[in-house]
Amino acid sequence: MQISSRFTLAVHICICIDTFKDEYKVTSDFLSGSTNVNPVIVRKILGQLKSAGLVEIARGSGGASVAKPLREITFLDIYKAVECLDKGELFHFHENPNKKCPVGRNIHSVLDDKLVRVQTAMENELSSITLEDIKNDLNQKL
Amino acid sequence: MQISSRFTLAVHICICIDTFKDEYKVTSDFLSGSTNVNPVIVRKILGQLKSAGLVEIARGSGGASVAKPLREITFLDIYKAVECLDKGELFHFHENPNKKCPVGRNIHSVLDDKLVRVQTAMENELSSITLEDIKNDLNQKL
DNA sequence: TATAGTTGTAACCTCTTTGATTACAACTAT
DNA sequence: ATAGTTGTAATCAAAGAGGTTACAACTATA
Repeated sequence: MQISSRFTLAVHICICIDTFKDEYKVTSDFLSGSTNVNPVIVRKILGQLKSAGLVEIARGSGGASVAKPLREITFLDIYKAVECLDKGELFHFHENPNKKCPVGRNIHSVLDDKLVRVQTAMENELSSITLEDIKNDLNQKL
Repeated sequence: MQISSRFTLAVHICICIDTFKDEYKVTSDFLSGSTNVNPVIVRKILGQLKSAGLVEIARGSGGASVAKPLREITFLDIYKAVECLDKGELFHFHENPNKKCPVGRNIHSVLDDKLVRVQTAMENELSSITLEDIKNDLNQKL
């Protein structure tokens, strides 16, 4: 299964908030316009980003802002904020290997550290990329 | 979304086939017993592993065998055999960013190389682990 | 203070994927 | 000829992704 589009969406949202912070009040409707994603979905993502301390949201008057310098927000921060992994694990293990079988009895403990290695490799790369990198690359294009 | 249990299941299956190759005819029913997964699902996974050239299956008489030395089969081989990723991409991009918005117009091209970096980091780690590693660790436990 | 624009959230919908299950034709060693 | 297997289709339930409508709660401001 692919990683859900909530991730790229969340990055898009953060970059948008920062890019237009001086020109517009960046509301869920505004972000819905840029992303072409339903405003309720945008608000859900914003809520998750807020819970992770990455953005701030003004109730009532409306509008979102980024909560820290872009260089301090990594892809991993965003990934963990919006991607719901069961127990934080990237790999879903088949539930009930047969304990009466020598392979079934041990497969979980034998595989676990390898799966962690793979997940860690991915998360390390995610944490090496910041929103500032994205903003810089975007500015190049503009 | 987590990576489906088909992956750990496929690894379990391969290790089982190799472990019991001299003692039993390893059929989908046998593997179903060790994994606690429905035999039709096992046959489906076996079919994917066969298409990838990782196992051989005897029609009629029944029984599966591993098609090459364990050290030549990596986690990446198995991952690619059983995990169905749209266009082989780990990340699902939100479909229609607004082209009239400077962010929406460029977000895809700005993010793409970063997403590839993450996917590559993960695949590199997957390709560094072989079924022989697993077999060795399992033998330690037995 | 009344209002208008927002946010937060619940409820419901559709689509897709996963995994289970039943059923059965095709195959092959014996 | 038979018994045990494989390959595959059809159907099912459960879960997750996204979309959509609706509305109460909130707050800046007129």
